[in-house]
Amino acid sequence: MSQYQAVKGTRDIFPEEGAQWKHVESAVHRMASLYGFSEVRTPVFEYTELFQRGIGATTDIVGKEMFTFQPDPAGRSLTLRPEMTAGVMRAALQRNLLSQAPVHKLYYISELFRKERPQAGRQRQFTQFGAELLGASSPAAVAEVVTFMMQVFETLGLSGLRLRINTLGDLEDRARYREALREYFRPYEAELDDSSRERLEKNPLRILDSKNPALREMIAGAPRLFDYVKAEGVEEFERVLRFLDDRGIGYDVDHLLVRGLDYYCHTAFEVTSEALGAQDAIGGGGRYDGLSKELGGKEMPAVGFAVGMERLLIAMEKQGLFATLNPRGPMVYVVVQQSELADHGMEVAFRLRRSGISTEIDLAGRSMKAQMREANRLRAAYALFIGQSEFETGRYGLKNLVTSEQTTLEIGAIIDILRETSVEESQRG
RNA sequence: GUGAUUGUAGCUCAGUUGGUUAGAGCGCCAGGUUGUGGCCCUGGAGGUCGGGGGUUCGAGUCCCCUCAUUCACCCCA
Repeated sequence: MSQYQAVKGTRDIFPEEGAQWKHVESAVHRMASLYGFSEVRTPVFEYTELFQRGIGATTDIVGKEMFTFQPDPAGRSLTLRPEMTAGVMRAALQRNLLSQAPVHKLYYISELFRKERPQAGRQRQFTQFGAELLGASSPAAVAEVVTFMMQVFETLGLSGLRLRINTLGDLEDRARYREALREYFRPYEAELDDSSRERLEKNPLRILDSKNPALREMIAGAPRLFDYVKAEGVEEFERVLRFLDDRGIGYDVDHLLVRGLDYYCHTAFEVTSEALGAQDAIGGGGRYDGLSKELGGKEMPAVGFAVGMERLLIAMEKQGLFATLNPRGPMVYVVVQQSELADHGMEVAFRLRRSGISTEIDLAGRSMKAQMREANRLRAAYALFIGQSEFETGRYGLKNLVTSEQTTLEIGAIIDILRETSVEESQRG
């Protein structure tokens, strides 16, 4: 083992797995363009206050999971982004996007950083793809975002998903509900676990999604957030549900679903996969109408979601969705008989490549047998032989490595054959 | 941050109550075929047994410390 290894919670992706990433990423890009979302890229780090403001100072992310550093002792504190929404919102406000057009639909595939203890489906550097719809958060806007997300899962062939959805009401609703919850739980204070007791003051809503079975009964008897949401909020929520019904998207209304980030309001949702372990949330999101103002901007309705790429990949692997993902080898492998012919081999290889034919050639001066083994390992479709006589006559041996048939042809004819095969292969997908 | 788990070859793993030069399969390299892959046969390279300390005549095996891994809690994607 080498002296150095990847930092805790980070990992390397080698070509085999890289093909899986590419497959998923291209599905995301394709779906984004179908739904009219454009890609946005923001810096990997931001001023620390942005996250403290945006995500909320009492959240776990800000409280204990951020990679924060200060490059200049006299300068400002910086933080590796632990999520994307705050940064995207900052960028939108900085550019004054909404003065250019009232609605913007953005998406991203980006790396994030959280200083948590790694476990299955959780790393310190991880990747999310997500969308932020800025300037609207109507039921139609919510449905647009949820549908986009669910359709990505669908095209990838993922099954065993569960979409849970809830409404958190507006700030006022939640303030009233928070008080009601405190009143409800206070008599039980002694029976609560440590973290729940702490939340009682800070953020009692989070007691609701505690996994502690001992609290289950107590939580079941708690007042419902839904009952504190104003009539218009309820009506909007019902319209969201109707939109989903119309699209044939199944969901469960879960009155206990409370998202961990402070900026969510009204509709919130989460998707879990039965193919995952304890960390089974594969995606989540909701409305965050208040975030813009929190960051010093104007009122701006907004709704978005984020999906964990690593978790998505794990779930897909578990369900065998990569089984058919065979990497295609080069069209042709140029084999030279002896090292004196290597230069000529390179010349032929470059000519083939210029003609649009994927070509490989030995760069290590290995024996012919080794070259052939390599061609086979790479799954090259053809081998092109260059020996002394071929060099002299300009007619090369072309061997089909699947059928083992071999012919002798001039380079022009070879290019024609290989090009035709390339076209057929790309049409097959 | 807490708990548990596991560290032996590139990978997956054997290694008996501590006892010779630490093994297998796969992979890799070479030869069998001095101009031709896959299958087969033969050979080869590759290991500070995670690291440090201790017990012992002797430690991959026992003890302590440490680092790392994995899973779970918390929370999230």
